[in-house]
Amino acid sequence: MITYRHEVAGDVITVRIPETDTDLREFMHWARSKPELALDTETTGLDIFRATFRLRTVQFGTAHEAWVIHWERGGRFHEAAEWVLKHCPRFLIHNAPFDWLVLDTTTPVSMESLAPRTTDTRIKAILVDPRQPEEGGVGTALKPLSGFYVDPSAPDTQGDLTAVFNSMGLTKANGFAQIDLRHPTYNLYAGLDVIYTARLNPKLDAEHERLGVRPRLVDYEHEIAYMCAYMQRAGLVLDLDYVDTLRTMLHEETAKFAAIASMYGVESVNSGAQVAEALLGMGETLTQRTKTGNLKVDKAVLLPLADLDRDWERIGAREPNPLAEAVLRAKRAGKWGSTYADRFASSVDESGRIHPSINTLQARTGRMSISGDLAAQTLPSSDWMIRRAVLGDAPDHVVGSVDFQAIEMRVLAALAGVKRMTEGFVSGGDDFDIHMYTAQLIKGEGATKRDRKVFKGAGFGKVYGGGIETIARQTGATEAEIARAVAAYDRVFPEIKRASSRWQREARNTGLVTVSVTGRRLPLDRDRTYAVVNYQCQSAARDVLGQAMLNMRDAGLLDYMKLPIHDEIVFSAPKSDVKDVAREFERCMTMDIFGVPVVAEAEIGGRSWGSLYGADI
DNA sequence: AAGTTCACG
DNA sequence: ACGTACGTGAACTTT
Repeated sequence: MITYRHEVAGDVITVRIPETDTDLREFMHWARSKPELALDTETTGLDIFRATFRLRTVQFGTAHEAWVIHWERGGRFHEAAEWVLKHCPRFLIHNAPFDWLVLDTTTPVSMESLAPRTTDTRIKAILVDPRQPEEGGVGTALKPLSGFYVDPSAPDTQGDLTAVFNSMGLTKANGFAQIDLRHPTYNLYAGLDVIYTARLNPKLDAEHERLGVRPRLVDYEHEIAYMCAYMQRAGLVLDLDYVDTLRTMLHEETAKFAAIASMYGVESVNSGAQVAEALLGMGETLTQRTKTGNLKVDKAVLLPLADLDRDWERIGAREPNPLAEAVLRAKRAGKWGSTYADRFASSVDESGRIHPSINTLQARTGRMSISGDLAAQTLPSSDWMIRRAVLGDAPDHVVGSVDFQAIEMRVLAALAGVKRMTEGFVSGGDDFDIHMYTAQLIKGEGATKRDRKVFKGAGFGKVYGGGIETIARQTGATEAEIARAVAAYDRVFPEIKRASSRWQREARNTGLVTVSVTGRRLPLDRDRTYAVVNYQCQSAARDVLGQAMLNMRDAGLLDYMKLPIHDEIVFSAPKSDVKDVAREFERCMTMDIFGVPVVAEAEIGGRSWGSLYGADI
């Protein structure tokens, strides 16, 4: 047995590394009596679904003692770790979805077995304060949390290990795979992480008690985390032949338009300075500036120069500038090629799937994000080309999606008690259009599609906290027109301003934290408390989706669920059952919040996700 | 590492 | 005192 001692918050703690069968029996004997253990893993990397991925150690710990089990050594080490993984009643894990998926793929202990026994200290910490250190929060990683709650002198176990790797000629990328399994720092830090996790948990419980964080909210977040890890494990099937074609096509298109740009002296279309200089040299005038004072040459600037509207259609207002158009096309093809098509190819696993990480509490507002293999929430929707690469789960499956109708406006009506908006949602039928309804409230029955667009902009402006100038720029209407629309909007829906003032006042009285309808704590930035309306609506909308996801799991739909996209669930189902499945999804997303009906509509596509955006399969 | 741009809801 | 579009992930260039 190798034993290390270390000081944590004034206590001497012990890290044990069993080497013999006797040591392992002692470990099991120690673990047997523990009702709860902190749990962590060390692995060769983060690419869980790659064939090269391996589990190296499994660590178990209490506030005073940690055991580092060298899984890599096989045999009795497996048996001992497995026995404790199967028999310990509860585990504390910091960022549990990662370790669930690691253990699920590398040991016989499934995520299904672990998840119901897990408390995730990262979830608890985020429910206290979701902010990263850059945003003025403690942070949500184990290191800053340990430093704040447990021991100010807690080492940066990850950062220090990187230094150890570097001193051995290894890198952050290959160090975790190649460092000697018996390296003292590696083992000590592996042990310390579970000790910090064990000590963090009661501190977070005390914070929850002090701040009134609801236990029901904590449980709910664990359920959501499990469902998202389940989706991540299943992954998305790719059409690999199509991915090849797509990459070739986009790379050719990038090269073609980059060549045109180079004839005008632009060597790199992604260099704003080069593009600006060349355009000025062609006699164009550029007026917009970036935050740091450079000339702005983004899409919004270039499209008019190329005589193209927002949908890339010819306007006919001027002679198109050929450089502006070439830069636009080269940049779009380049981004689609590298960010989407190349990522598909480089991330695909042996079974032809990608496994994007679903981060269940990523945003300040609790919103989820998707990262890793693919930022699946941000695939182009103006064109089917990229989504066409994603297929249903099996040859007999089709892809569908079911999304809420105007969820943030409905949530706004409910939370702010907006009387006439609520009346609209209550009396409107399945095809109710809140923006047209608003236009008609103000302009009368003769409201036009253009009026609808203006009031839609005014509505979003309200929710997002935008000013006249920004809303005008976004909608393309004049500032005078927007000013009138916003004033009219405030007259028909006066409750929004009142709710904003009330929420801001309450937040100022409680340390600049606004509490969402589900009890989520949302810290505001001091200089933009107006964002409280957006925070309240975005956060509540996220929890409406979260509740719908629980309904889906209860209805047995988890195996059909592929991705959560803010107000939408993408699913895959056998073609023969898809109509029933789609109806079930709609049912799970239909609910009532404070008298405002929430409704969802499913769309059934074909073999690929692109079919929902116009692709023919 | 910071800045800019662009993809989404 | 006044007014502020919100939330993300990723690639690429420049510093």
